[in-house]
Amino acid sequence: MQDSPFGPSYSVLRPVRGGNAFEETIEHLLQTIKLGIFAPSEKLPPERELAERLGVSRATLRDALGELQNAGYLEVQRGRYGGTYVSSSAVQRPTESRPLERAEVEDVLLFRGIIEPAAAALSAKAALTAAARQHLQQCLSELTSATPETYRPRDARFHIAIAELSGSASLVGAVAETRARLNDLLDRIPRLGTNLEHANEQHAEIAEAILRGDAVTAERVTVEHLEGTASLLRGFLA
Amino acid sequence: MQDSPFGPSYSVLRPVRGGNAFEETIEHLLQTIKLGIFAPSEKLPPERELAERLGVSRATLRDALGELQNAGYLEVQRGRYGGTYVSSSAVQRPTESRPLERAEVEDVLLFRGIIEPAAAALSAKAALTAAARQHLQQCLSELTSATPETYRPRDARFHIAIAELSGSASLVGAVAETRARLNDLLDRIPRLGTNLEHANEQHAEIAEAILRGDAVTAERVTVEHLEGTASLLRGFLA
DNA sequence: AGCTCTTGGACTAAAAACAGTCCTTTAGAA
DNA sequence: TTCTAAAGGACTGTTTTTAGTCCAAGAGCT
Repeated sequence: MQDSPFGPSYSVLRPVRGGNAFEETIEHLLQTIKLGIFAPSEKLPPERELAERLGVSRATLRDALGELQNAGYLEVQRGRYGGTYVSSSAVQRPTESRPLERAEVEDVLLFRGIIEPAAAALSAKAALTAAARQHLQQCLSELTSATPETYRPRDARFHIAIAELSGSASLVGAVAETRARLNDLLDRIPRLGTNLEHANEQHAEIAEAILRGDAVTAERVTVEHLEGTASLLRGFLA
Repeated sequence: MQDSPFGPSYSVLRPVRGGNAFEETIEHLLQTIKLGIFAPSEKLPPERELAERLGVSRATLRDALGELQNAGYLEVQRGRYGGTYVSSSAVQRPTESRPLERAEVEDVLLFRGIIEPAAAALSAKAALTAAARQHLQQCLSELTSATPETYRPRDARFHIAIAELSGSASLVGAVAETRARLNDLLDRIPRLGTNLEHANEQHAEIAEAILRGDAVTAERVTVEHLEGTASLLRGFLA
């Protein structure tokens, strides 16, 4: 959409990869931490397994882990039953202050506005196993009891959990990726006192709707829920 | 969603990259050709520019181009005003016959069922420039006059054009990628006599709805339109 | 105390990918 | 005809990434 607006659709001629393996690995790990996929004090898989999962050599993975370690995100214990742990100390945001770009903000909000409500509706329609139901409820209760510090990763985890219930791998990937981009944007604006109570009411309502198979409500409340973050971000575009 | 269904959300611990740069570049170029982004006899950007766009070194790009060249997809002319051209001879599908996997099929259809209708609705709501309107109409007329051989790439091009109108880069990327996955699936089933007339009616209806700003109709017809391909593919799942 | 097994730590040689430079071709302009 | 500039073609040296191997730590078991 940028330079030569139409014609040979240049929007598809984008970079095939996001950077070198080292950078991508750091980025990816940082995302999983910030998204709360691995909660503080939780242990990461062993290096050999993690390297294989990420499709990267162990040497490269170790470079990335080392970087994250001396940036304070990870702690390492050697020996049997040792491993790499997510730092329990609150991960301090380095107050990144690149300015918000309108196009980037709108793109993220728009895409999110499509896939998250769809994920909620689909999950409500899906046949949920007992384990799935329990997983959702656990994510919800962890989120409900979150403090302003722990809120964001648990929020991400909850919304990703919803996508997981839908049973679509693509959807999970899209939601997780979009959340990560959203978090990057949120990192660039001052932290305001979010209305946690209101958000939690909506979260509960969404979870209930999904569990009782009410797709319409699940979708509607999700849309409403997203509007909060959307107007917050748009407010800083000025 | 695969091994350890929930808990530390392993769905996000996926490979950070799809393969080595060489393979990814081939894959990507092949997609743009199969999607009809570059129509037969059309000229690709010069190697230096293309390499930069794809975020890959010229050496790697050239390896990939060479491979595609002696696979018959590309033709090269040296000298000033020369360049790399998409073979005008119909690209013969090598009749790939890996079997369809139910999970893959359902995942693609489901994700597509989310983003394409959303793209149509958004485009209908968007303020379209004259160039944008014309681009859509041109893609439509090219599609309408397509033969069974040229139908699929033009179809992809039309649907990607719709995503482009929405103005969201993420959406364009998602639609293009999903179309490519869909084409891979379609390559694995025998070509049937598609009901081109019916599809073309729907295409025209979608385009009209978008141009007159009727989001509801654009979305509804898109959903109906997708059902054709969906049931075709599902029919081969046995 | 000693053993054992899982895990992080360190090194090497080979392969992949890169940036940079120069050569060759060739249509059109001078 | 000659020159020029834009394109593909080819080579070189460097950096990144990899696979593979071995070492070191250390919790828990015998």
